[in-house]
This record gives sequence, structure tokens and C-alpha cells, in this order.
Amino acid sequence: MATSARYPARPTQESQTVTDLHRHLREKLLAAIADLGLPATEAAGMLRLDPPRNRDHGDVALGAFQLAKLAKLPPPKFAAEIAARIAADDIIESAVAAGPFVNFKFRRGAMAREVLTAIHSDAAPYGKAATNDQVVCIDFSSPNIAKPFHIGHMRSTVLGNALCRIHRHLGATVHGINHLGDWGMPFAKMMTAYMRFGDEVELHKSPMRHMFELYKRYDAEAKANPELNEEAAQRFKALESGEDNEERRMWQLLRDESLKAFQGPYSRLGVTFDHITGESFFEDKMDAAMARVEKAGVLEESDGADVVWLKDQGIKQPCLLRKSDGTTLYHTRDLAAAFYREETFHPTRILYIVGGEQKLHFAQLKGVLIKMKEAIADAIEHVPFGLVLSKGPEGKWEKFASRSGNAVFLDEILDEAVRKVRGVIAEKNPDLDDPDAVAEHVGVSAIIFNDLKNGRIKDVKFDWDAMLAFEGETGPYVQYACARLSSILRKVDLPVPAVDSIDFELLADAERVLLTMMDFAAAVQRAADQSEPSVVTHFTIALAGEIHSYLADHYVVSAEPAVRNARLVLVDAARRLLTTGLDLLGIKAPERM
RNA sequence: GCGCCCGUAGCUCAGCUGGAUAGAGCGACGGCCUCCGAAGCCGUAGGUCAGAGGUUCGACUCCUCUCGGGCGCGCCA
Repeated sequence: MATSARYPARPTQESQTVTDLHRHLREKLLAAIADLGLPATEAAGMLRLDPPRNRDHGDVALGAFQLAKLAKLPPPKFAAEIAARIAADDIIESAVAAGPFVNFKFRRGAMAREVLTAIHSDAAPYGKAATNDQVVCIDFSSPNIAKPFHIGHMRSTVLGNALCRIHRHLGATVHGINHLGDWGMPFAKMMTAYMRFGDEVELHKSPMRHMFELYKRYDAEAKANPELNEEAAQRFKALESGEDNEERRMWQLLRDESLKAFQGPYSRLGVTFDHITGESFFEDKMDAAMARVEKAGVLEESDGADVVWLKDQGIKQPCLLRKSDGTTLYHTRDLAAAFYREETFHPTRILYIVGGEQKLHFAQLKGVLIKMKEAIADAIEHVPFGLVLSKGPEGKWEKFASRSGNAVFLDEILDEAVRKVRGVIAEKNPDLDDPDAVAEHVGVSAIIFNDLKNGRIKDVKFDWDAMLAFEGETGPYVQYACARLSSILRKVDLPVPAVDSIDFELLADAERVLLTMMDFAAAVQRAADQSEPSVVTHFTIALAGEIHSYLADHYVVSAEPAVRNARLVLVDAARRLLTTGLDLLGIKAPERM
């Protein structure tokens, strides 16, 4: 599909952020390649510098296969020719041919200077892209507020929050949007349930619990009484009529109470939105959206419903935009939302952080826009994620279902995590100030971190033990590194020296830490390009591991002044970078824990 | 039935859009607190990358098929 100027292709690996050291090496290599008589542009495209699997080989490696073919030389011979043409200088320490590879090493002092200066510079956040014209709408969390906030809602919330932060860090204009499910049949069912079995006192006392009870009761009763669903459909029709009637007042009441109840989990998770525009927000915009579809000449009637066929795009199921009773659907509202966002925000990307089971829905949404020849179609991007599974009675992993009652309220999980952290604090750090606040913070972070650790497409196996583990690759592990670094800075009780003032050569023993730090910018960029926050999560784990390892046998406080100063800058940089990394995930780094 | 996703160590997962001996954490076993936080560090054991073909100089990575698990498929969201 051709992309318009308004909706340019996504950033590619080529434009990916690299350090000045890499740029320097790349220039040298291009000169060497030119010296060997290869066509410059073609060769430049083949010039890929990757960190070698085994970092003992070097800091970056060039696999010379493609270039050697272009040069009509055997790869080992070509690699040797390249290596011979890269002279050591104040940045490059060595270039060594190893079979078909060329391995490069940067000077440790140059590496330390580059990465530490960049981290300490206040001009721009480390890892920020030079320019960024992207306007990114992120549609996330978007819970159906007629149901309680449970573990299943957390993924979209936490993933979307992290993606908002990551894009902002890269300098994009971001609109975080909570597209609440506050319209349609689920809401009508809740209204019906409330009017039949509800209790106003209970509703105000504990809205989430009460609505959960109503939800379960409705589900059970509707199985025996299908007319309940008919009543709900009628109530939805009455609501959508736009008249000031009982349904509308009921809708308002339930919506207000739900929204209030949802503030609890949101504030605990530290998640905020730029716009809370639920489906109901588009109530008065759907006629215009439908008219636009009609005008494009793609709307067809089928069994009394209005649909758009997408067979030419390989989608067999039609997209339903209006039911035979005249009411609207999920698709209608998403379409109206897409038009609204286009006009209001002029986005380059619209990310829908919605479970993978809705893949067809978003393919259809995009398909309709493509068929209508709407430019916004190019911006539509479904960011799917895996299900949350729980262990069933027979030990099999199965989908959480709120109706079967195995749903776990998010608050319960957070409370459990906080309780456990509180216990750890009592044991390990009994003198800590305000342990309850720290426990709340570390416990909640552990849950968030756990959710952002694995690739988003994977199903999450809900496992209390893993969720509440605080050792190894966990949130507390990374936060602990931050606390430990802060502690060292406190103990030294000296201002962190100016970066320029230290002898960078003294940090040669921290090469693994420095090398890991250099990966940060690329990690953030990749996380944004692929909508994959776990890349950042893994970065924080890696850096925490390297700094912990370094600290085990490199003392700061007792080192001689020149070494101490250099290490202070390193420690401060590691703390800053870990803090930034965690911040991108929506987690704060504690000074003490 | 059709479409899509997943399958890597006992468990939970990485593997940077094909590259050099497949890496972590947990669990197991063994070490390290008379210098900065042991929520830590160091080491040992553990893998025919589900299976079979194919493409390639080179495949965990791409293609085809098979097996296993999951999700989706017209008036729900």
C-alpha cells in the first residue's frame, strides 16, 4: 500500500538512534568501502553494525557477507581488507577480522565520555530522537465500565500508559485516550440488571462490588429468561433515541458511579489520560459518520442491517455498522472516533491497545476506511496483546471469565503485593521511614513490571508466585538497584563531580555497564516502533544486573579520589538511566526501600 | 470448516526484523556480608530451539506441511 505524505512510513532501522561512536565508525567504514571501489549508496544499505552475540568478540560487529558479494571477494578476504583500512584513533581501539566478520572495539575512555556526557546532559532526555514529527493517538485501557475493573483490564492500561511515556520521551506529540465502553449493549444490560435487582444504597456504598453482583446475576438469569436481553435491547434503543427519559437518567447514574469507581485502580497504577472520551462521546457523531460511509458508496443492506463488505480485501465477514433495529454498534462508534481523531489531532499513528481476540474487528475498521479511500486508514494500528489465563480446576490454563467468578479484582492483587512487600521491609529494612508508602509503591510497581516484562502478544499466565516474586528479573530487583545507587551517593556525601572533570580512562573496568547503557536509545526506539514496552523492561533488568555486578567488587566510597569521582559519575548515570527506564514503564524509582 | 496467534532448559521467558560456541530468571546444588543495601553477587547442573521437508554460504529466525495449545468467524464489545 502506498503511503501518503501525511502518513509517512514508520521509522526504519536505518534511522534508528545510535551513538556518536557508532556514527564515527560508520563513517570510517563507508570511507573504507569507497576505497575498495564499491558503489557507495548500495554498500551503505548493506552496512549493518550489530552487537555480536558474544560480547567478548567486540563491541560491534560487521558481518561482511553481503558486502563481500558486492565486492566479488570471499567474505574472510573482504573482512580482512576492511579491517586493514580501519585505523585505530581516539575513538576506535581496534578492528579485527575474524573469518567473515570484522569486530570493532571502542576505546573505553571514549565510550565512557560519550555515554556519561549524554546521560548527564539536561538539554534533552537521553535517548530522545533528534526530530520527531509524530502525533500519536493511543487508545488504551478503554474498559467496559459496566463491569468491575479486574486483572484483564490491566494489560491494556499498563501497556498503553508505557507506550504514551515512550513516545513522549522520543519527542512525539501524544494523546492518551480512554475510549470508555459506556454505550451499547453491555451498558444496557447493566441498566436492565440494576432496574430489576439493583439497590441504590449498595451502589453508592460499593459501586464496583454491587455492579459485579448485578453482572453475575444478569448473566445467570438471562440464560433462563432470554426476554431479559430483549428488554436490554429495547432500553438501548430508548437510550440512543436521544430523548430525556428514564434510560438516560439511569445511564448517567451508572456511568458516574462506574467512572468514580475506576479512579481507584487508575490512581493506584499512576495512570492518567489526556482525554476520557468514551463511546457515548460519539453519540451525536455517528449519523455524520454513517453519512460519510454512505457517500463513499460502500454501504450495503444485508438481512436488514447496514454493512460494508470487505471480500476484496480478503475479509469474509462484513463489517456491521447498523443493526436491523436501527441502533449502532461498536464498529460505528470506532469509525466515528477515527474521524473525530483525524479532525481533532491530525495523528500520524492511532494505536489501539486492545486484546488480540479483536484482531478481526480492527482489520474490518481499517478495511472500511481503506475501501472509503480515507487517508486515516494508514494511521490505524491495532496493537494486540495476549490473554490473561488462570489455572483451572484441572490444572489447565484457561481464559479469565468475569461471569464464572474466577475474575480477580485488581485491588486484591495490588493489596496482596503490597502486603508482601511490607513484610519484606519489616525483615530487611525495619528502620525505613514511612514503610507503608514505600510498600504500596514497590508492591504496585512489581505488578506493573511483571505485566510489562514479556512480549505483549504472549498470554499472561496469572500466577501468584511469579507475580509476587521479588527476586531476579522483577520490578523490585530493578528498584533495589536504584535504592542501592542512591544509598551510595548519600554515603559519599559529596556532590557528584562534573562529567568533564573526571578521568574517563578510570572507568575501563566498567565496560559492561557502559556497553549496556549505550543500548538504551535503540531500545526505546524499538519499543516505540514495535509498540513493545518489554524491550525497555529488559533494558532495565540488564542495566540493573550490570551495575549490581560491578558494585560487587568495585567500591566507590573508599576508592582514591580520582577513581571515586569517576565512579560517582558512573553511579549517578546508572541511577538516572534506571530511573528514566522505569519512568517509561510508569514506575517510580525509590531512593530507599 | 476457514482465518489468525503461540510452541526455545523442570517452570516462566529473552534471543535486536537470517550470521560466529542458543541466553536470563525461578527452582536444584555449591560458594560470598570484620568496606558503600545479601530484595545482591559468583559458580555448577540442565536444551535433537514441537516434528518433517524446503530456500540460503549460513535458519530459533523466512516458506510449506504435520502435531500440540489458544483466539476469532453478522446484528456483543
